[in-house]
Amino acid sequence: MTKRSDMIRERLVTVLKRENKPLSAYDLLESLRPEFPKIAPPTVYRALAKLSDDGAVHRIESMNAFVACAHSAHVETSIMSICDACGAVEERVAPEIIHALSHTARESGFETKRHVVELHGQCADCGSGDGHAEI
Amino acid sequence: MTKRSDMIRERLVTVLKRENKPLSAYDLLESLRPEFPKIAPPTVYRALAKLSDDGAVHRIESMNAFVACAHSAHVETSIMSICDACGAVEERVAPEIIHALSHTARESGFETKRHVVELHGQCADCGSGDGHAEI
DNA sequence: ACGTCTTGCGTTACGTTATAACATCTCATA
DNA sequence: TATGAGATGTTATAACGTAACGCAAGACGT
Repeated sequence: MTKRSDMIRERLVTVLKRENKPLSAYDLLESLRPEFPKIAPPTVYRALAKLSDDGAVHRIESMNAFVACAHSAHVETSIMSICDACGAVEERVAPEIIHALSHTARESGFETKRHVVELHGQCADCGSGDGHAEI
Repeated sequence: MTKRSDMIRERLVTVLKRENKPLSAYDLLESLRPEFPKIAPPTVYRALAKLSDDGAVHRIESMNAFVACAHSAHVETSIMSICDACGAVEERVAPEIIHALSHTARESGFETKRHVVELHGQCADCGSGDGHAEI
């Protein structure tokens, strides 16, 4: 039936993929306004929650922002490397490190349900050139 | 000279240590109001920024909240285990895992400056008893 | 078909988190 | 004392997030 909410989710992913950097819920709200003039925050947050559940987008906790999943949607934890100079995010999976985290926590009886692993620094492009973004 | 800002920082650490769980900047603001009736958000945020720089408190990015450093203040990255049932936070250091994270990022030329590593789940107390907090 | 129940979605309104910008104070130094 | 730099206080507002309510569309028994 192609509901409005389906279109909104689709649009969100499109925008996130095109921008390829973290966008806040309100950035996304604005980017959808031309197509959906009356859209309100809860609609965007609900769409993001579903996409996030499905693994199609990931939330960057340390930025209160969202990125498109760089792989096909998945549920394993990603390690996010965020370039503070140019904003680019690289998403990697390294199951053995995630496992090591769970393991070390379990030593004190802690059962991990969700991992948040975010690295801030400088990407190859920004680092090599001496600290400035150079697109 | 014991400036007001020194007293505020001291008080913040005291409150955080006493509560031993993540508190938002506004929770902290309220807890300081009896002693500092006219205190405003920027004052609290500035105090927290300094304490955070000094390693005396840590910010939990995934909760927008702050905890006292469980060790003596330090600068190495901690791994924070946050019990979603009772709110308790356990702070561990595991330099080899942090190093592995930096290392894996460096493989694509990313130079890590700051690590955010937060685990959500259930602590030993809440897990053993079958999923509910039991203080 | 008719009621009515549930579920999802839109919308309003508000709560929470964070900071920009400017005012004022304090202290060092001449 | 004058003055300038840096720290702190204050006002105002921006940015992020959600509770709660209401309506509409499909599901289901009769």
